[in-house]
Amino acid sequence: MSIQNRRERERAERHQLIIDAARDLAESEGWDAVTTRRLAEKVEYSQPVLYSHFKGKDAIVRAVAIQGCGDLARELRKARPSRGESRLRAAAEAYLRFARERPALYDAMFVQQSDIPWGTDEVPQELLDAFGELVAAVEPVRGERHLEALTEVFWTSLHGIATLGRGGRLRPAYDDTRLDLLLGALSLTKDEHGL
Amino acid sequence: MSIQNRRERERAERHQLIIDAARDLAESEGWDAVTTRRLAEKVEYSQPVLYSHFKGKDAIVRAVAIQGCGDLARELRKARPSRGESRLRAAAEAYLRFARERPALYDAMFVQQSDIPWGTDEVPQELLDAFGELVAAVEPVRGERHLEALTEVFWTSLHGIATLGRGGRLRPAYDDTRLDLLLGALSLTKDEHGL
DNA sequence: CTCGAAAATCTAGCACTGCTAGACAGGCGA
DNA sequence: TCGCCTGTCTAGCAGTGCTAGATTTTCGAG
Repeated sequence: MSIQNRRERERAERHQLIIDAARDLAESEGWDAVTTRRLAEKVEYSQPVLYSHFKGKDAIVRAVAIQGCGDLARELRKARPSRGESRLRAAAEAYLRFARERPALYDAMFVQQSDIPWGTDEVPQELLDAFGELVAAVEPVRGERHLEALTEVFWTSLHGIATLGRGGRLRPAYDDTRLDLLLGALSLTKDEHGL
Repeated sequence: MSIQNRRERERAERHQLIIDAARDLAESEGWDAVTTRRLAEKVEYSQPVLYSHFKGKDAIVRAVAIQGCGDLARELRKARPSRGESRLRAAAEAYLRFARERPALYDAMFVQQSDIPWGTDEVPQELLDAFGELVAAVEPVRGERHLEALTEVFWTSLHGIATLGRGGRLRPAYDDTRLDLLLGALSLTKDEHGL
């Protein structure tokens, strides 16, 4: 029984080892460098071992993506506004920083379309956590507006800035102005406040 | 001289034939189906012919993307607001329709990072045209705000909705509300109008 | 301690990818 | 008609994700 447990524990450790290795490789050399051969070499096992843990390469990327959602949720949670800064702005800056500093991870999460069950079905808890943080940041400026839909607007805008910004499709000179405009637009003006 | 011209003309036609074939294949079966072999078969030439026109597969995708920008510009140009509809809304709906109906083309343009020189360098005219249409749509609600930066906010928001929406990362039930909220936020409230 | 079944792992290979060197063809001017 | 040059093709390379079958390791029964 105990040895059975040890087996399972070792197996779980190796499972995580593979995910970590894939993420490290992707973050240091890009997803193109994450081949099953290089990954196998990195974890010091042969390729078929990878397939005993994951159905295929896609499944590995998916696992990395889901854990990445957890990372993002943590970053957002610990992003508290400094004096005079709105919570919305603190969240926006934390989100954009995450996307900027961990582009490969961000890609796996939100750019590459891997059929993670985001739909009603069985959304990973990590993503719900991250979205929940965004909801909390939006809530103060909500007014009478639909909270979740408004959060989706916030999220999609940040996502658009993050993905178009990288690759130089946006003018870096406008980075600050652009974010100011977005936050200003999403925030209610005074007369709408009690509406 | 004339036969030289004919040669060049035939070559240009074949150039376009390759681009069209790549786009058609991508739009009907996805970019994964666009292999150099299948593409060569479709244009009824051998693979090396492709490489005499384009430096590599990436260059072909890039050509498709640039022409796609032209298509988008045209769609936006002919999107005129119906009675009582704002120009901003007409543009937003046209943009989202384009992204929804031609996902593969949209991917080549704005999702896959292909080092198209968007940066100051030598941005393709087609993209400038498309952006110009967005600028024109934003102008009426500009107020005192920075026009180009505001247009970038508009664009990034639409892009975020388009890319996250596909793949089911957003709740389809909120589609209308979400767009309403975005347009409402970007539009000026009355008291800001003359500011 | 030894054996044999079962579990775990590896080797070697498939079909595919983007890409290219070298063989081959056709039309052109001399 | 010849030789050249441009254009095209055949065949192949190194790499990909993935897997069948051989091989090793593990571990309890005798």
